[in-house]
Formats: sequence, C-alpha cells, structure tokens
Amino acid sequence: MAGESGPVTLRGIAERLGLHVSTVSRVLNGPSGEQGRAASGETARRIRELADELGYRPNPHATSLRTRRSNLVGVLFPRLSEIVVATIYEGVEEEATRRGLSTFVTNTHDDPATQRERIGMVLGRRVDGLIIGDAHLDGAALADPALDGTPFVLVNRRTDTGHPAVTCDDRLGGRRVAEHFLDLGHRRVAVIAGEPFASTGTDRTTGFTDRYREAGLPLPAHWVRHCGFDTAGGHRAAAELLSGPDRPTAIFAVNDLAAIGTMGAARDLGLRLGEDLALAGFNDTPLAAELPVPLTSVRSPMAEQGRRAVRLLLRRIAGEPVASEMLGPELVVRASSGAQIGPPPR
Amino acid sequence: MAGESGPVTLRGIAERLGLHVSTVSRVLNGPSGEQGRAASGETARRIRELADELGYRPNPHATSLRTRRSNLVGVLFPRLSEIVVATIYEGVEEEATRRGLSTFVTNTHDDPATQRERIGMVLGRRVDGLIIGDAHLDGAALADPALDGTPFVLVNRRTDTGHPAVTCDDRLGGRRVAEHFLDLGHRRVAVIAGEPFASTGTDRTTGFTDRYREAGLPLPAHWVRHCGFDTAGGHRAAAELLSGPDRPTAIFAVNDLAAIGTMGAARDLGLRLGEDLALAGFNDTPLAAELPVPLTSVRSPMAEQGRRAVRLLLRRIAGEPVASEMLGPELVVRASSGAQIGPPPR
DNA sequence: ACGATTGGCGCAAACGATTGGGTAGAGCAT
DNA sequence: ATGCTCTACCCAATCGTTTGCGCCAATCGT
Repeated sequence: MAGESGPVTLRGIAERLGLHVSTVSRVLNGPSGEQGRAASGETARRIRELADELGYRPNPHATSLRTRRSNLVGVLFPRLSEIVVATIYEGVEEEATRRGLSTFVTNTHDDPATQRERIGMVLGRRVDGLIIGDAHLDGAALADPALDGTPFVLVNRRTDTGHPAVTCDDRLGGRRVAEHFLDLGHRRVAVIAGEPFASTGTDRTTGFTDRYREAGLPLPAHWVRHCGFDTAGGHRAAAELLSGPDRPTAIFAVNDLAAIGTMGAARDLGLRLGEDLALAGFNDTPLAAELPVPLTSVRSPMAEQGRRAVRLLLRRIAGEPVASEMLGPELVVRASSGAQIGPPPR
Repeated sequence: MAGESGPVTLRGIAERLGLHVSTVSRVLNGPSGEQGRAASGETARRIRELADELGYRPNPHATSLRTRRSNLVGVLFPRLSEIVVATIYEGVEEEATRRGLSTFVTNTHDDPATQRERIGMVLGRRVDGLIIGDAHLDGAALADPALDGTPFVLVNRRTDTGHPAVTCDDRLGGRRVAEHFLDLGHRRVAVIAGEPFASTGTDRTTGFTDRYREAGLPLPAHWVRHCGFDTAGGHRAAAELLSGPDRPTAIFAVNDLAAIGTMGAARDLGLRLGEDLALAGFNDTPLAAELPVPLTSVRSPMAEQGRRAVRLLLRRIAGEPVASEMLGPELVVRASSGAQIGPPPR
C-alpha cells in the first residue's frame, strides 16, 4: 500500500505530504541549516525524513536540463593502461568525487583524429569542463572551435600555446638526473626521449641536455633518441644506442617503462646494469624498486597532479583567473645508476 | 545575423525551417533511409542539412529524461592503475563507444564500503547498467537492494552467487602452470595466491593445487600464501616462503605484479631466477618479456574480456537470457621458469 | 462524384527538477 | 479599521526531447 509508483520523485514526496513540489525542492536543496526560510522547521523535518525514508535521489538529467550544469567532467588520456596515467586519474577521481563531480574518462591513443572525436563525444554529453591529459605540444586538438564554450585544463603534459596546466617540473627532473650522472663521472651519456609531441619527454630531455651542455659536454644529436613511451619503444631505442662501437656509459630514459625496455636491451647485449651501464628512469613507478636491479628514477607526484587539475578546472568553471602549476620532482637513487661504483673507465 | 541563440536545439531548427519540432525530431531520429515516413524526402533533406550545418547535437539530459534511458554504464574496478584492470577497461571503453554508450568508471580499492558507495553513486547517475570488475567471491556488495532494478554483469572476477560474468578460465590457467612445473621436475612448489576474496586468485590457485594433488604431490598449507595483488605483497609473501630452511624450488604467483615482487625477494636472498628458483606469473603483462629475467606467464585475453562484458550487459539490458563466458588462457614459457635446465637437485 | 486511404505534418502532454514571482494569513503598530 | 511586514507556502514557466494522436489535403477505388 505504501509506494508502487516507480522511482521516487520530488512530486511523489510532495503529494504524500500534501505540499507543493517547489517547497520540497527548496527544502532539500537549501542549506540543511534550520535557518533556511524555505519552510517551517517542522515541515522541513517531515520532508527530509520522508525523503530519506524513501531513498530519494534527484534525477540528474532533470536537474541538468533545468540548471544547465551537469556536474560532469570529461577526462582525456592517451592510455589508461599506463600506470602513470592511471595514477593521475586516481587523483582526478578522488578529488572529483569529493566535489560531487562524475567523470567520463577516455583513451585517445595520442591520435589526433581520436582526440577530436572524443572531445566531440564528451562535449556532446554536455560536460561542464574537461581535463586533458593527452595534449600535444602544438596544442592542435585544443584549437577545435567546438571547445570554445567549455573550460578545460591540462594535466601531466603542457602545450606551447599557454593553456593552464598542472604538470611535474619535468625540466628540473631531467636536470637532477644529469647532475647525478655528472657526479658519478659519466661523460658519454644518452637520452631515450619518448615521443617528440609530449612535453613530458621533451622537457625532461631538455633539462638533462641543458645541464650537460652547461658542464661543457653537449650530447651528440644521435644520442637523443625518440621512441614510444612503452617497454618495446625503450627496448628498440636502447638497442640502437648500445649496439654501436661507441657506446654511452649512462642512459636516461624519460619514463620507467622505457627504462625497463632498456633493461631488456642491456640484458640481450650482456651488459650489467649499474656496472657496464648506468640507467635512470622517470616517475618512480612501484615497479622500479622491485626490479632485479632496482631502478634509479625521478619521483613525481602523480595523484596530486590529478587532484590539482580538478581544483584548477573548478576555478576555471567558476570564472576565476587561474595559473598553471608545476610540482616538484625528486630523484630516488638506486642500484641501476651504479652509484656505488667509481667513475667509469675512459 | 545567422544564429545568436546559444546552443542549437530542435526548436531552433524547427523555427528556422517553419516546421514543428516533432517533425524535426522524427526526421533526425528515424532511420536515415529515405523511406522513413516522417516527412517528405525534400523536407527531410532540408532538416538534415540545417542540422549538421548548425552542428546540432541532441541534449542527452533531455533525451534521457524523456526516454528513461541514459546510454550510460557504470564500471567498477578495484584500481585502474593496475595494468590488468586498465587493459580490461580499454576493451570496455572501445566496445561501449562502438555501441554509443558512455562509461563512468571508478576505483573501489576492494573496500566494501566504497563499493557500496560507488554503486550508489552510479545508480544515482541513472546508468542503464553496470559492469563490475571488483566482485568479491561472496558477492556481498551485489546483494544491495538498490541494485535491484538495474542490470549488471561481472568481469574478470566471478562470484559464488552465480551472477553472469566474463572471466578468464583461471582454473585452467593455474593447471597449465602446474603441468609446466611438473614437466620440469619440480616436486616442492608454492603458490602466492593473491587476495582470498578474489576469484582470480583462488581459481588460479585451485587449478594449480588440484593438478599437483592429482600428481600425488599435494601442497602443504603453508605453501599457499595469500597477499595483496601488488609487488609489495608478492615481495613479502615470497620472502616468507623462501627464507625457511625448507624452500620450494618453484613458485607460482597468481599475477605478474606479485611475480615481480617475488623477483625482488629472490634477488634479496641471492637466488638466481630460473636456476635456484623457477617462477611463473599470470596475465603476461607487457613487462613480463622485458624483465632482466623474462617472466613465464599465463596470457589471458584482457581487452577481449572487457568487450564481451559490454556485449553481455547489453543483452541483459535488452532482457535477453545470458550466460557467463570464460576465455581461454595460454601459457607463455620464458626464462624465469628455467625451462632450459634439467630437473632440480633433490 | 463520393467515401476511404494515406502521406505529411502539427498538437500537446509528458519526463523531473528549479526558480522568479505571487498570495493568504498572522502579527503588529498606528 | 487600515496598512505594513513577515512567514510559509503555492503557481507556473521552463529546460530540450519524444511520442501517441489528430487533422488536412491529395489521391485512389468504384
């Protein structure tokens, strides 16, 4: 006899109580402080009581339709299966949930056509804003006029076009690795630089090479090799670097996966990590410490980037002025860079 | 002079054309085959033309409100930063996109309270169904009455409560590893079994131990150790297994991360993989092949699981009868199991 | 030539919530 | 008694679509 009226709606509650839906709406939306002048304290109590007895949940479609706010944000990443990205997303999700937002997250595989298509898709879903984690340096996909009305921020990667972004200070991270290698006496070093369109790779590379140049040891161009951000890419690039007669004594791989690929290549060539070859990665993923030869890596605050990106987006949505943020990296030295041994033979 | 009327709506189009919105709606929704009897071919053409000139995109909130269908699905996982999970999600996303669905994906950290809360959240968003990748064997969170009206399917993990699920044939995978170890002559073997509440871990373990029992070599209870599904958990469990005087000659870790943790523990004890200790993992993640000692692992079709889960859910939503699906695993032998060396010393 | 189709649209009522404007009555001062 | 201010509500429009029904004219059958 109680309720066989399908999902519980504002009207359902109002009718049961002999009130008008607007009254119910105001009570349920107003501050729970009794001082909301929407209704008498007594009425408000009855409304709230019935609402949660019935398990009332406002229909978000109706609300969004009316208010033109969806509390939805779109999140774009190259691929969530990469641990770095997944960890950033955990931060995004945590903060978004805390703020009452839901996220549409999607993989674009760094393909411009897919990027555009997915931007169109989330825009079609009427998101309030987007968090873009797959930006290319040229910012091409972000020039899409469809994006005009919708605020967005970047995360992990920045562009040259000055959009607000939350990133790690990648340049500084690369610099730290260079200093570490210099301290160890390495004069012939190479970089596995990742994809040329991603600021993460290029900035880390720049930071590293700048420091070596300052030390009077500029890197020859063929010792900066671009490759995919995965183990296979790292493997190939490292194999090329290491198979020549003139081989570097240390390699900086701009992310841990490429570093692991480098390990594979070194293994194939019979090179011992930390002895014949020093190696450093970037991101200090949980694997780094567990590898048979633990990996020296730059720790970057990934989840924190995600959280900050959400807050930054929220400020943009609110129309407040915003500025990009950079988080500090930290070098974690382990055996792969061979810190325990002396300078390499000349 | 053209359009300063904010977002383009059905009404906007209708007015410009001197038609009624219902006509426009029918034309735009009907099959693009000219044989839709919604309007004359000429009118239909004009409508479609203007619609995409203006870049019309139906407002999904309005549509969902009216049709009571959101084309949204909720996706629950323990943590997306685990590569296995992320890869399954890529399959989910790919298939969902193909079918015109969007997904809300969220991390529950295998915590029952969070699971319930997130189920409530996606339900509050009025999803059409959910894909649950964090099920516990007892199916506790799935008994939530709030779930009653909403169809769902499981992926990766099954429950004992018989909900439709898409999984890998984990038992068979474990069995394959056992057979491999038996072929190599290992008689004293241990399992790092993962979390006891996840069917992936328990089924792989059961498949393995069953086979050894059939061979007349039942495993002692203390050689089946539960632990977290990550490197740290694997490291701890392996350290315990390997530090006793009576140590197993082979270890089956039910996932690759635990296997990598095992590698770390072995390294700490000075044990050489493939010589002093045989090791196999599960999932054949991209890392497995690149490790300094390449990891023997069971390959499971992860993205395919995700795709199938979407299709299964769609069938449930359509009210068709559905059955669980199991995908075949495949053993990939590499150096960590020491296949190249003879039977271990007795 | 007249009733029956039917092609081509328009009408209006939903879907569930929000929100700017009432309005009735109570309480108070003048 | 009149005018005023609150309090505590109610009214109704609106957001953008979908969809059962109805209507008008042209066409058809006989």
